[in-house]
Amino acid sequence: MSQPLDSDMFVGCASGTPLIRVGDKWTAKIVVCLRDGPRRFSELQVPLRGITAKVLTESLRSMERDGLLTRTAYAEIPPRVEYALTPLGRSLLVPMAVGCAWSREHQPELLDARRAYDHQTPTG
Amino acid sequence: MSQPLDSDMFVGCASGTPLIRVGDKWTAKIVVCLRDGPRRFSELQVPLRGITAKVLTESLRSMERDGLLTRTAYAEIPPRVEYALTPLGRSLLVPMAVGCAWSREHQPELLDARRAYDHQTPTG
DNA sequence: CCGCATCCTGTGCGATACTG
DNA sequence: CAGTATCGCACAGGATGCGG
Repeated sequence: MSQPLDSDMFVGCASGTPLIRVGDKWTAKIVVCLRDGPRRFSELQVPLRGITAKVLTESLRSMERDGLLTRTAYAEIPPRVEYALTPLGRSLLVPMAVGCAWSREHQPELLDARRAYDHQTPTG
Repeated sequence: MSQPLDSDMFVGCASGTPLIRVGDKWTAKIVVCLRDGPRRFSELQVPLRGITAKVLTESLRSMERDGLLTRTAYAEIPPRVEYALTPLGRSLLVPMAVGCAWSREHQPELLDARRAYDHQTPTG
């Protein structure tokens, strides 16, 4: 172990663009919201507490562009738009579940470490 | 399927604070760099192309605070500081590997979708 | 109901210069 | 070598108002 680190080790790495943009604030949650079937714009705003229409629109457009979901607009009065996961978007649930499992399992440990670190009396 | 979405569904969710801060630009890469053993500050700067001392310091401090790594300073001339993963930090490699696997497997699909989306002639 | 336009703010990140 | 201090930008995302 402990060979010198390769200066190119992250050059082509997929996380150059950070993990395909699942690391942002909303993408993962939107995937979860669509897990059980198509949802309307205003339906998504409910669990995504406090998200503004602008930001939700941006997130949905970006995910549509990446093939994670489809957007279907119905020419009705009042208008209705539905968003649904594609198979690609649905496949994201797998790595997300693993991440959540890690989080559930280790969060107490992490919080303890954080408390211990913050309680070091600086001039002890 | 398609029960109404619960407005509280993300309230206690671990990703309220975004997945314990692995979604940022550097944390995951630092974990990878430390996988094979302790590393010095300047060693880490090599593969982390272009990271400034300030940002690397901030990242390492934050990870130390969260119990992901340990910092050991040796009172020598010239100074030497080594960073090493804790078991908690090492455990992050598992979900990270799953995420990378997803990325490797689906990135072409995602890129195709993106190209298709971008090539829609707006005024067809 | 859906979503775009405009404006504004917080902050992650980078550049540069300096210290023990 | 391993940081700290200061400055500044870019960009995600929030507030508000208007349009189809």
